Amino acid sequence: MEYKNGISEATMRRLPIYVHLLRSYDENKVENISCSDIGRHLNFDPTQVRKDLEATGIIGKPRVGFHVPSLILAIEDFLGWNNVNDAFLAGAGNLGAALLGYERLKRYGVHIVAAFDSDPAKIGREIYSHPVLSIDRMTNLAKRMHILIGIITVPGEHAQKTAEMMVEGGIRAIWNFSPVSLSLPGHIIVQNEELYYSLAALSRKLADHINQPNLSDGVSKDGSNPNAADPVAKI
Amino acid sequence: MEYKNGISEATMRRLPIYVHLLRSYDENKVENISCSDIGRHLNFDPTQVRKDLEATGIIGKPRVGFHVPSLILAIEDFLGWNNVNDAFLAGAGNLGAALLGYERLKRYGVHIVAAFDSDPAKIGREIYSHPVLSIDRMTNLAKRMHILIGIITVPGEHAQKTAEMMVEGGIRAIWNFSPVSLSLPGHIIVQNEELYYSLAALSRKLADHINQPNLSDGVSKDGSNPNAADPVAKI
DNA sequence: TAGATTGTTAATCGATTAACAATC
DNA sequence: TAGATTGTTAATCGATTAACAATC
Repeated sequence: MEYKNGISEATMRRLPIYVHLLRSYDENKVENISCSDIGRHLNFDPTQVRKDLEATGIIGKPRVGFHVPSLILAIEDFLGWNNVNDAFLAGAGNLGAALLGYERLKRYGVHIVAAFDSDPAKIGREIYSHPVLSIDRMTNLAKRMHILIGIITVPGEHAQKTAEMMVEGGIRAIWNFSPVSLSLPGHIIVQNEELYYSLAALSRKLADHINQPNLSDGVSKDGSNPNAADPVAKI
Repeated sequence: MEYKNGISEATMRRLPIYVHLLRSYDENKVENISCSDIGRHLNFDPTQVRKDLEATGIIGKPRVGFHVPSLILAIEDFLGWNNVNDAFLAGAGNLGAALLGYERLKRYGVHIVAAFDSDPAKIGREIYSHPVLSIDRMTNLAKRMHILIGIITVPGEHAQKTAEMMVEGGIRAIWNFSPVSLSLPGHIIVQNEELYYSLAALSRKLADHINQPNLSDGVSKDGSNPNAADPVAKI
């Protein structure tokens, strides 16, 4: 079985974006779509779109474009979203609960079967119909159930230990929401969800925007900072 | 005031990673660090690190490297993290509460001053010492307090409306956690937090890994899928 | 001084974009 | 058929890497 190689990271980042767009076309009963259409909507070069789609192996029809449902399926298959994987979530705090409530995760190939916590007040409860079990049972259950994906939403100080328990239970891929970087064996796949980095990008863009407003939104160009104004207003 | 241009997106993504690493050096009282050290720890090319740091304008000492605290400060300044900005958060659900609990956000330039919700049961309460106010008051308060950053953690169906209220209140940058893409005036900065995309990447890597295990972890190469095994095990 | 590390210029590599022939 | 859109090859662009001189 020959496997795809040489697919760029950039392409991998764009493919999910196409799926997102295509689903909304599909919902509106659009049958076919051209690369130019996709490019126009996303502000991408149409040739780039074509190159990206080529990676999935799908072939389109000249003059017609791509059949929307087939295209969605082709990308999803390529991305491996159609093999839904069972996952364990460790840490049933606010963030954990938020993830447990996201029904859609299943559409992206992940089905959370249970949550784990060390807080006796939480153990035995259900959160959005997911059972919350004692963290002590996680390793054994992961082994027994052949769970491959672990989601870490515990506080930073417990993240490393939690990750090690997951690995011991046979988990192969970890989605890490804690702000610490995990030291794990090389064959474990780790996806760090660095909320901070993305926030960092936002505040940087804003700072730039304020300091250099070459836009027509009426902000003065002389360096006076509207940001600093009126600290008096109270809630 | 000349402003930095021509800084690549790639550099912008790496700078926060340097800060993260440098802080741990700083905590361990390391005084100076070289680009090679940084590169070794992060598996980056040392020349690339040097190029990235160059963007911030800092200059190092040959033979010695960079003074760690100064370097942290230089990057933070460049990224605009040191102008802490006040922010409003809309949607005090699980995810919103999780963000309200992240004390560290302030270290990345964002200080949440209030949360807003439409649920009367939540209004008037406090979450991690942040007041929860009626969503109806958001636009006016944003105007009065000159808030520039809005964080959206409301359900998808309310996201667009919420964003519009923010913009009306003078908010210039929106950190969007809802899974819908917002239609807003061009001068508004939007940072979409696409949890799904990153999850997508994880499950894709896992699928690849399982289908093509050219690693020494004992998984058979003939296509038999360990994933499918033992659906019998029960919690 | 000798040598490590910076700063900077040049070479390489890869991704994006452009051009165009093939096809329905 | 005519023309839009695919598929594919070539040109451009930009980022990464390598080389090396400057400096403490």
